[in-house]
Amino acid sequence: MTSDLDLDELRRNCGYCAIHDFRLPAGLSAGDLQTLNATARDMLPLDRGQTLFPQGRQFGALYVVRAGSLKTFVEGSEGDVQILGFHLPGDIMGIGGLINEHYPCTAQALERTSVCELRYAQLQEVIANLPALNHQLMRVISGALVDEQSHLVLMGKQQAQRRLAVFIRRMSDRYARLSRDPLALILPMSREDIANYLGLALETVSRLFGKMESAGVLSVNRKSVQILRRDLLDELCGGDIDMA
Amino acid sequence: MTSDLDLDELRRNCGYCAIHDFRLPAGLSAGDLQTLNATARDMLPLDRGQTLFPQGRQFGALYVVRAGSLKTFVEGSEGDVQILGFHLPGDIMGIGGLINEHYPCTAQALERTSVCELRYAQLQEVIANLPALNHQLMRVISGALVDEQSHLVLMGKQQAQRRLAVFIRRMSDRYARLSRDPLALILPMSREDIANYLGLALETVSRLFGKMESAGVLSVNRKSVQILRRDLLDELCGGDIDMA
DNA sequence: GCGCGGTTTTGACCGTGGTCAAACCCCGGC
DNA sequence: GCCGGGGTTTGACCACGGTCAAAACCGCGC
Repeated sequence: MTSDLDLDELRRNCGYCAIHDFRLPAGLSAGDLQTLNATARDMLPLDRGQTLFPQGRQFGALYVVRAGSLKTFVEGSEGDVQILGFHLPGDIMGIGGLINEHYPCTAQALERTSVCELRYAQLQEVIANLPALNHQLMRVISGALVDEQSHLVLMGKQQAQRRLAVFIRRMSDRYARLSRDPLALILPMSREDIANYLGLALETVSRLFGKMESAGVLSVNRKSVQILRRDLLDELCGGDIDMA
Repeated sequence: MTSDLDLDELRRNCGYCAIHDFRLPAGLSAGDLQTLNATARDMLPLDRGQTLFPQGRQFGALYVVRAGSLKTFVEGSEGDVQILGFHLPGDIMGIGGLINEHYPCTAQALERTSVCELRYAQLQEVIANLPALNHQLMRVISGALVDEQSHLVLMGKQQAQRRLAVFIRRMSDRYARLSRDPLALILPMSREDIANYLGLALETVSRLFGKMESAGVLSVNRKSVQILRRDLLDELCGGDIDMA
């Protein structure tokens, strides 16, 4: 029923995205994939700065990043912003909206970005007949939770330098999983975004980049970050527990 | 089939716990409840300091707090600890273990505590036949994620005083949901735990309690915290976005 | 090429909250 | 009752990183 060609086709759509980057242990059949794919819908690409969904909007769908990147953040009543995370291809977004029917944060593109949409109503129907997919979705959500917790540990009492070092190492690891060069990062977010995400001032981030550069760990040029000495970087990260 | 008496019985077991404190919108029938209840298993009560599950142990079950309280924390290789959360009756624990088959954190009782256990293998079977329960479980996990995010916002760039104020307000809200007096808190955790959880030094927490007491907001005596002026407390919390 | 705006870097200063240390208090055990 | 010890409070000092300000850099449009 499913030829090699069909599978190839699947590999280029969101169904495959989801499978691949949900970090699923290959629990789904080709047929499952097709069913999942039928519920996925491509969307118009977003330009830099455009929002995928704003904080407070009625929940309706999950999204999977196909290309590009986004940030999610919450905005306080006093206009203060806290960035919650950065999202690369394969990441799933919008899970927080499940709990009370509204997205708890805004998702905004950091560059030209395309995503595909999984209408939740449809997804529910599909899931009801596919226990494997159901379990995998659960795992993905659990993974998101654990990622948040890792970040929390970082924000707890870690030194500024360690925060940045861990941030870079995690980005490197994520790039590796995407088959990008893990030693030549092109960071899509601004210094201000990084600083906010890490709970630091942007000047501090800038200074630390400088410091790590003169220490020979990195070579930094605006958005481009080369990791020259992974061993030293690991040292700066210290006994960081990475739960993911 | 299900008399009033039976329902009363259910109200005293974990099935009801879960329903009630999962913040579910009454999507489950009495029959569903009974099925769920059949998978739940009471455990021996834990004494203060005993661990429910240690970081790294093979994942096998979710747990619902029935009475008492616990903390969850991760331990770094250098012996450093970060507390992730405090868990009161009705809270579900162990979700993080789904992603990679191991609990990512330790859960330890803060006082004499009883929980009940939902073996995940059994739960999965039950879920497969109960879409409503499945959806609710998803919502619970989503809620846990959003709670983590709220905490992240707090740890981001908020002043020490605001952190403590928000912490107390959240505890008050949780007590209210448990039908406890929301203005007379008995906190089961130590100052050190609070400080660690909030990313502060325990001396700072102690000082802030003192400060809020002389400001007439609270009356503090060891583990007992009375909220005297909820309006002032709210003021200290500022434009805190509570996503839950 | 030139000039403008946004981002990043660098510098000087300062404040919040951390660290170290001692006193204190409460509760339990003997 | 008395003593002992963990948890908590209070005090003095200090450092990390934040804030304010200005300069430098870079990309982009005209």
